[in-house]
Amino acid sequence: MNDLRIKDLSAHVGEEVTLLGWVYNKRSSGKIKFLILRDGTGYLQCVFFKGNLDEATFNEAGAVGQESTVEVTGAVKKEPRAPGGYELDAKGLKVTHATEDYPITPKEHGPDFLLDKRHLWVRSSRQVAILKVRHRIVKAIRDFFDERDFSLFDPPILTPAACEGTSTLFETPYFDLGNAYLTQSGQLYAEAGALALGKVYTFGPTFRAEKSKTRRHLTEFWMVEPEMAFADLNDDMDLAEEFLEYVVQTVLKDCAEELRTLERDTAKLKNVERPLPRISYDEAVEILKKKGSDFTWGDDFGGADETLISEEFDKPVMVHRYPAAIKAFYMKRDPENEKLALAVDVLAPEGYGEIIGGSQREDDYDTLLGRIKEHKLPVEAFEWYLDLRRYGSAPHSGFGLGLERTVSWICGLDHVRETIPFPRMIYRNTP
RNA sequence: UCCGCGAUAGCUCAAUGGUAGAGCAUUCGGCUGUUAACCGAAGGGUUGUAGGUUCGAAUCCUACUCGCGGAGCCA
Repeated sequence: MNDLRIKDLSAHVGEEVTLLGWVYNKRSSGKIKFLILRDGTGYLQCVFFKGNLDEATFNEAGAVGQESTVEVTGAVKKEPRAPGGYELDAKGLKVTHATEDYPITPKEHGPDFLLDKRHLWVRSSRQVAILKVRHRIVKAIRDFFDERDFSLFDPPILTPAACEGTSTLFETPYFDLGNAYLTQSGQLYAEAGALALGKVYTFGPTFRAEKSKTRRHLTEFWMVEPEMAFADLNDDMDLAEEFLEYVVQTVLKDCAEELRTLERDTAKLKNVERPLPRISYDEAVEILKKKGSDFTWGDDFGGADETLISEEFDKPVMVHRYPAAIKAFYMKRDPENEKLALAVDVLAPEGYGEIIGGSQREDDYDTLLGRIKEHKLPVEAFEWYLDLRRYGSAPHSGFGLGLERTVSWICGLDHVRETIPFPRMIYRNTP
């Protein structure tokens, strides 16, 4: 195996090297041919001069098709005219797999065509950049929690019933036990983890069978959900803002090249530093009214409302204390106003909408039992969850962050479908 | 489920009732520094499906299929 990669070439100027990769694009001009090689770590312009080569090699450099697999040998040169600043003065070319008629040409394509060819689309430079940013975000998320004594606590993906009782779930037969459902959230299980290990986080795929057809929705998406014992809503918000700052600043530091490829305006990301603004639901409603919206108190914010609110700030904004009626049954009520839930949503700037939803959880047994009954949920299915309030109950809080929405925001994309290798949407489950 | 928009060459699109076109891709030719290179030529079509109106339909009408955006729901 040849371990030399394009990203490391700056340390090999003047040396003759052999690189393995694929033909990304090529251009020719009479007695000189340019072949752009990609290997997953970068792009390298390989120059074939007719005078320096035997005729067969020169002709082959012109004939080789896009995405052919090749070995190129030549001397590394610093060259300001080349993309990336370095190029290869090619001496030899070995085509190990000749590709013809590669469907994704270096011109515009529509999203439907590209999604049909998603297994090939992931080779293009934009997609490579997005998926590298995704990887870095995932690592930053893990590092953040690992460094703060959170333990990874994996919840089940097959569950016996709806976690929150509202969403439509994917259903699958489960032996003699009736039906199982694909999880829509690991949170309830994370609460069990927090009361066992103190601080935990779940990180895995979740599923929603809602027929949502928007640029912010997938049916299968990844979510990270930290949960802390002995933490109230303020502690939860402290964690959320430190977390967002860490993730965004880490990506800015480590993914500058990728963000440049994506032409992301990073000025707006640099603002993501503590403290993040905290406003109450009431204050958010005031903002909407001031801007001429006919929003009525008690409703949940729609996508357009979220954009109006977030426009008031140059960084993510935390909106807390929502009407309890529009929030989940497990959220603790505000002791100062029983109509409000101790919930917080974080709205990303630039119209990216809700990226975090969290709350302090109801920790009183009788109150929680009452809520389950009010919501007409099957009490027996929640007996284990009620046990967490029977035995060693404690104030606890947490939140969930949607990975794809976060990647979409940080990369400045117009649709979450590009943030995951193989997106699952209401009318698409292939390739 | 509801509302709006769309489907024409491999891809992106033009052609508003009168001979179906361009750019890219492919093939061939030209060019010694290209940056989605450029210049010239060639091949490439049951206009999503089914029916209707008309002398004549890509174009007008009806139904269906598929896709896109949004609402609801949510991350």
